[in-house]
Amino acid sequence: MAKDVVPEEARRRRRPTRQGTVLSEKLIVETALRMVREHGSAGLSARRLGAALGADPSSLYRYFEGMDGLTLAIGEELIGRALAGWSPTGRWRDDLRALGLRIHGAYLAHPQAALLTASRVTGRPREIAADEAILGILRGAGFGDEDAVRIYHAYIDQSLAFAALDAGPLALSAEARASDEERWESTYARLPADAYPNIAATAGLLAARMPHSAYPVALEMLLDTAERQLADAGA
Amino acid sequence: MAKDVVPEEARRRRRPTRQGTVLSEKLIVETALRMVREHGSAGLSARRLGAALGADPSSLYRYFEGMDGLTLAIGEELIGRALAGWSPTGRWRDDLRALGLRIHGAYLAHPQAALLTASRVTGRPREIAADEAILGILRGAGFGDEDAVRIYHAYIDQSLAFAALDAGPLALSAEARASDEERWESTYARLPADAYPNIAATAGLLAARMPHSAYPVALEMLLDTAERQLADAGA
DNA sequence: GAGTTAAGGTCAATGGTGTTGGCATAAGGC
DNA sequence: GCCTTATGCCAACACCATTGACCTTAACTC
Repeated sequence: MAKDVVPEEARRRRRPTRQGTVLSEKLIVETALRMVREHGSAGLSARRLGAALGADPSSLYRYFEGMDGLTLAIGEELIGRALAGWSPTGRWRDDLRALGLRIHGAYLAHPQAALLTASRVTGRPREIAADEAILGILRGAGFGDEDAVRIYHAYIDQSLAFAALDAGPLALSAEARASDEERWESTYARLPADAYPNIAATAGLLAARMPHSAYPVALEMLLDTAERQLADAGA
Repeated sequence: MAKDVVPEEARRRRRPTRQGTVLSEKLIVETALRMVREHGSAGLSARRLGAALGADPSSLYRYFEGMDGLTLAIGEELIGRALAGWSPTGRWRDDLRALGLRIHGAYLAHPQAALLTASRVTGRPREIAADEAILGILRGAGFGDEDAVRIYHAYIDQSLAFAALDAGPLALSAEARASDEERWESTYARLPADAYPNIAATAGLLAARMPHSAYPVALEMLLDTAERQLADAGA
C-alpha cells in the first residue's frame, strides 16, 4: 500500500531515491511551489513533481494524502510567507495597507495554491496570528469592538477574495490568459458606439486598467471609509 | 475533424443524437449547470456531460472550443440571470447596490459554477451588457471617465471576488461547512486571552459575524468613497 | 557485526480525463 | 430525389491521480 502517511516529525529512516535525492515534506513543498511558479497551472502533477524530485510519483503518497493534502500544505506555507518578517509601525492605516498587500502578493505569487486555499478557514497557528494582528491594529487605533470586527471581516475577506480572483487568470494556461487580456482590446474596443456608448467612450481607459488588479483601489476605498468612521466616532 | 465550432445563430441542420436528443448551446449549458450543482464542479467532465445529454462527448466540440469554452458559456449564463428583469431607477447609488447584490446572489445560487467562472472574462453579449450598464450608471451620475473606469473596475471585481469567496463554503458538503463555522466558536473562542487578547475580547462578535458574507459591508464602503469623491469633484 | 523489522522506496495496473482524426449519415437546398 | 456538408459517432492518444504488491535497506537489538 502507498497510503500510510507518516507525520514529518515521526520520520526516522530517510532512504534516498533511485536517483539519489533524499525526500522530505519541506523539499516536496518547495519543489511543488517552484514548479507551479515556473510552469504554470498545468505544471503541477504527481508525475511531473516526482520527475522533478527524481522519485517515483507514488512516493509522494508516503508524505501527503493525495494531491489535495499537498495543496493544503502549500497553503500553510503561503500564509507563513505573507507574515514572515512583518512588524507593525503603529500607524494603523499604513499597517493595514502593508499587511493587505503582503497577503495579496504572497497568494498571487502562487496562483494555483491561492485558488484552492483562499476561501478556507484553517484555524492553524499562522492564520490565527494574522487575525489577532489585524484586530489588534484596529482596536489599537481606537475602533470600538463592534466596528473593529465589522471592518476586520470586510478587510480580510476582501483581501482573500481579490487574491483568489486575481489568481484566476494567472492560474490559466499562458494562451488562455493572453486571450482573456486581448479580449479587452479585440472585442470591447470594437463595439459600435451607438449601442455601447459608455464602453466606447472609455475603451482606451478600460484596456489599460482591466488587466491589472483592482485590489489596491478597493483596499484604499475601504480604508478611506474606515478612517472617516473613526473620525466621526471621535468627534 | 471535431474542432470546427459553428456559432449558434449559423446552425441550420439539427440532427438528433443516437439517443434522440437534439443538441443546442442552450441545452448543453443548462445541463452542465445542473450537473455542476448536483455533483460538484469536479463532477463536470466531457464524458459525463455527454452521457447526461445522450450524446458522444466529442459532439460537444462542435459547440464549444474545449471545456474552457464551455466554462465561459456557463459564466455568461450566470451574468445573464443576474441581469434578467433588472432595470435602473436613475438613483446611481441604489442602482449599483442593487446590481451588485444581484450579481453576488446569482453566482451564489450556483456556488460550484461560481468558483469555476467568477474570474473569467467572457466577452460575450450579456457580460458586455452588464459592463455597459455599470459604466452608464457611473457616467450618468457625473463621474469623469477616468473615475468611472477606476470605480467600475473595483466594483465589478469586488462583486465577483466576493461571489467566488462566499461560494467556497457553499460548495462544501453540509458537514464540512458546519465544521468551518463551528471553528469560530470551538477554536477561536477558546484561545487564551493573554496570548490573543484581541480575539478573546471580540470572540462573541466574531462568531456572530464571520459566517455571513462581508460583501454588503464592503460594497457599502466602496459606494461611500465613490459618493464622497463625486461630492469633492463637484464642489 | 549479524539478524530482524518495517519505512520508504519502486513497479505495474486501473480507471479516469480532454482532445482529435476519420468516418458515416441524415438534413436541407436545389 | 440528389448532393453537399453539417453534425453526430467511434477509436485512439496522451495525460492524469491513485493504489496494491513488491523489494531494498536504514536503523534498532543483541
